[in-house]
Amino acid sequence: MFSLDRTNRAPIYEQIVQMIKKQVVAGILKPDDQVPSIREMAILLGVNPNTVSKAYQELERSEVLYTMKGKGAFIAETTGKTISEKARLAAVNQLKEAVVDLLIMGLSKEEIINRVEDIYKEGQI
Amino acid sequence: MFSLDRTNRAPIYEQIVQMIKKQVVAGILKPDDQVPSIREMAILLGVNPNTVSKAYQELERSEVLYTMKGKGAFIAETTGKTISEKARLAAVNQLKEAVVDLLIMGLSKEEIINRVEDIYKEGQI
Amino acid sequence: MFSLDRTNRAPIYEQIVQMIKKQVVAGILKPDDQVPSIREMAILLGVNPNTVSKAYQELERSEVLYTMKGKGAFIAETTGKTISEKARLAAVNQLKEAVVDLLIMGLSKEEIINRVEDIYKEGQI
Amino acid sequence: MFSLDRTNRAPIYEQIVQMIKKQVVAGILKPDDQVPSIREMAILLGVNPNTVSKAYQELERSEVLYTMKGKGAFIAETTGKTISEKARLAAVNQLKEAVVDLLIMGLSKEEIINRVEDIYKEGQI
DNA sequence: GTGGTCTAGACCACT
DNA sequence: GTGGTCTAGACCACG
Repeated sequence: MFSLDRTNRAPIYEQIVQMIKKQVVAGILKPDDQVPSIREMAILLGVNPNTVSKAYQELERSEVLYTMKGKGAFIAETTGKTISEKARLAAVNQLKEAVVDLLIMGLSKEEIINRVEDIYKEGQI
Repeated sequence: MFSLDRTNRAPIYEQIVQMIKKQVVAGILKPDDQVPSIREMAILLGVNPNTVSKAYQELERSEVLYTMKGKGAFIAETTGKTISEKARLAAVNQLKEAVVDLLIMGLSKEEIINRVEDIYKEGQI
Repeated sequence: MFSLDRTNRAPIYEQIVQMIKKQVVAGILKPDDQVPSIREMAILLGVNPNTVSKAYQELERSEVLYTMKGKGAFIAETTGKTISEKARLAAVNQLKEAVVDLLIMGLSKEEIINRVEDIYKEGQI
Repeated sequence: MFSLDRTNRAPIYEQIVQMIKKQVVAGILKPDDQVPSIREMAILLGVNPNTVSKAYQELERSEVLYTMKGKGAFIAETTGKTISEKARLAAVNQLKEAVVDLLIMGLSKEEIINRVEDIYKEGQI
């Protein structure tokens, strides 16, 4: 449930961010669920607490979780109403890059859309 | 047609890679078309030739370009048959990240698929 | 009338301090009015009595409240003559920070002053 | 021009953020001006480079500056058009806190507005 | 040279 | 116990 790919070039803290986001989308983590404390997660993943802290702060900025000092970190409501234009653009750009890469590899539009459907279904299990 | 976003966090050489790929997908650059030489491109973009060189090397590795010593660099056939499993996985993972981000921002599956269609259409103009 | 934002980064005891101050400025709480006891307030807000205690201590230090042993806590006269230079400077600094932030966001001097008027009016209702 | 108040309870990185913002508002730092590199600023202020880095990253998030890897950090255009609702609200709330504090200390609305004018004028010198 | 990430370990404030 | 800040020092990627 909590694991990292140390061979991945993506920064560890980004992997943690992504890991939590996936679990939220998959419904494994629901609003107001408590996530492991920074120290716990650091031990679970075998990384420095500072690294987990950075991930949690980024998640708080993107309003995926909220923290209460002295209490811990919790999943936020995913109303998704306060998305900044900047964040939306960043995500769409990443989508564009991935789609261009897959098109250039010879995948058809339909195959890519199927991939999207697959990712969506994973989240619905 | 050739432009960079210097404020973008993505490394410049990655932006060049992405720029060429987009033009291939859009059909602006076709197989065996010659791309500007490293020096020309460096002047066009106002960057260090080393940076362009790095981009072309990456494009060669992903078989988007081939170079002929003393001749220049040319667009490769996009057969798409020699895609390394590693590259494919990387692209699919990036797709997954983007989709997860958009889902968490409250977009529906349909909206995301529409985005993919849009990106595809852009390439067909 | 008594509510906290648990997701707010500001410490809860500071939020309590601010809450009381606002009600004094708004005239809801008048000199010699009794405020809820530490225990009552803790139950009202669903927080630890220690947290309320810390807030009341800070309010006593800034002479917004006075406590009578065995009686409870009461609103002090707001003569405003015994303001410590330190406290005044702190408030002016906070004002400066907020104004700088708003200016950098593109608000004009007039818009900021309008905001101040709004805050003042809220207190007069 | 660059100095900190180590007795201040505000985190050092926030003080750096505020310092830069003030200089932008005051027109001392103009769009595309380069700010001292992280290492330089760290030496100037006598703090750890990580602390400066954190400040610069926060400034980048609020679009006060932009960084170019390998080049340095530069003041961004202050178009102020992409302000997130969240950031605006945070600044207005800070304004409200400061105004309430000053009102409770006995300052009149006019005196507070005079303060705002003073802060504005400082920026225009 | 630049900024970005990570570790180890310290101290503080809040609950 | 919790998260937040700071330091010292390391290594990497970019230009």
